[in-house]
Amino acid sequence: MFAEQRSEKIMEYLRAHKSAAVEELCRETFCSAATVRRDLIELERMGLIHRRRGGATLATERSAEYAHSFRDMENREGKLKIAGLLESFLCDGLSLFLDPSSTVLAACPVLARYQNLTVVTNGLFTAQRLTQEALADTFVIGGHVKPGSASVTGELAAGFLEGFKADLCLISCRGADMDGAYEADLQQALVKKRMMASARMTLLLCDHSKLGHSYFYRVAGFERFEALLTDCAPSPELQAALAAAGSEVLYP
Amino acid sequence: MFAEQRSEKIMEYLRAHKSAAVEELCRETFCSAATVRRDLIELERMGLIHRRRGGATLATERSAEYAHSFRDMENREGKLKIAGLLESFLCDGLSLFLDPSSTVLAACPVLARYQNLTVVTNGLFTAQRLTQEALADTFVIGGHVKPGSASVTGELAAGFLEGFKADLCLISCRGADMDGAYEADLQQALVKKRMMASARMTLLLCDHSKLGHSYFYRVAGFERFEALLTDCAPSPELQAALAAAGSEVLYP
DNA sequence: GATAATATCTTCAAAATCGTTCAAATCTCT
DNA sequence: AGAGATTTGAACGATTTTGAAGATATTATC
Repeated sequence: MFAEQRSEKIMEYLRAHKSAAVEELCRETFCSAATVRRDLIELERMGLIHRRRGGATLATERSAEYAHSFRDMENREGKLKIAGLLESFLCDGLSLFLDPSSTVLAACPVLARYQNLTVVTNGLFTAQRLTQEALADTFVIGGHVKPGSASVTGELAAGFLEGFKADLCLISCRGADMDGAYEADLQQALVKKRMMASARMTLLLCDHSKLGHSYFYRVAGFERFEALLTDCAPSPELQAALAAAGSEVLYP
Repeated sequence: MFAEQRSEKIMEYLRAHKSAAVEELCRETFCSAATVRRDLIELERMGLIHRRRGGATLATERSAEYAHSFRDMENREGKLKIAGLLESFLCDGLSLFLDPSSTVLAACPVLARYQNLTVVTNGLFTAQRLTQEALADTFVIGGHVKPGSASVTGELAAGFLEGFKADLCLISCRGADMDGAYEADLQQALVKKRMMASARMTLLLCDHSKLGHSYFYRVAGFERFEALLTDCAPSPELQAALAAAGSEVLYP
């Protein structure tokens, strides 16, 4: 067996198992620990693996870190469908406000198809995702970080937005009924309202599980939204309310 | 099975059961209680679990991503040693500025031992870590996110700091020689300088690999630092320079 | 509040792993 | 086929990790 084949075999094994002990790899490749270690040193130099005492682990691709926040997402399928609906509103050079919701986070990958986008967001995950993948020139809103939510909220955050003006604002909400969109957290709502006020156009991204539920604070009525993007057809009453407010409804 | 795989097995078990006794984990991993405990200590330092008497419980889901950046960190051992040196400077109720460096990020777990801390940071990872584990009341600095670094920098960020005043500022640097601490990125340096200017006291956290190297922009001379915290004894020349500037040097 | 029971921490010797060196085996090129 | 280069496996000292035992700390019980 050539050295190259052996390295490939090691990589194959690692890709399948994520990590492997030196001893395991000896059995797998029918050669000595010294040889396996030399191969591992090479592979590490190439940046394909990380060597640890006792064995090695597959090097983490950048995007793998975000796999987690995606994998654990509620109704990911629905959110990806919603993301697909966004395309008709996007073009090169746009400036965007993005809220910190997972629905909007799931929409980030579609931004890759456009050039020279500028984004302002109060979502820490969203900011990281955008910059790590170089999807857009990104600004994060300063202010108080709401514990456990990775989002920046409150008066200070709303104030920070004063300097900015965007073409398009993408927000989700905690719930929506015939009278508009709701949030449970006032601080969060404050930022969203300010985003909407400073944006030329706002889209509401909202999967079906949110529809028909109202919460403590109403962020805005439908007349403030250009369109509602959702993953399956809303009830006829809701569609009527949206039509009355002059908003489009889009679903796959 | 080597250390990494064993830790992964423990995490798998914890993800399935939410919590586990040491004894359970011994059976699961075929090794002694001492080894399991050592692994648990390590996992706790990475922020993945909380240790309880008798075993451990899973920490918040999202911190798994933080752990990734922790695991692959350069010279993690050194950074943890530096974190240990911090204790003599901390107390309840403190307000802190934290920079976005991995060295400072590694120091976050020690904050868990204090109450009512307030933190202002321009590191997105740092902000997430602090809020996920409820280590401190956290504010994130608003401004431009430097691509690939998960840190907020530039004029806007420096300006945002104007409203804040902190008791203690923890910063790292790209390099340090006898004349002080350096950064390669001007935007980054700008924020650090502003942090230092608004803090009553500043500590420089810097592992040995940084010492003896200078970069494009000098952030500050040693007279501006209360102390240098590092992981092994600096060269005699550097120690002399620090002494001349009236700064302490701490190492394990 | 004192005592017993249990878990954790500390220390240390044994075991395992790693890097290095060197001779044997294999490959390459003439 | 044979000289030189490269790769491999074994041996050895250095380093790290492990498990056991005793000391210490924490919780439970009375």
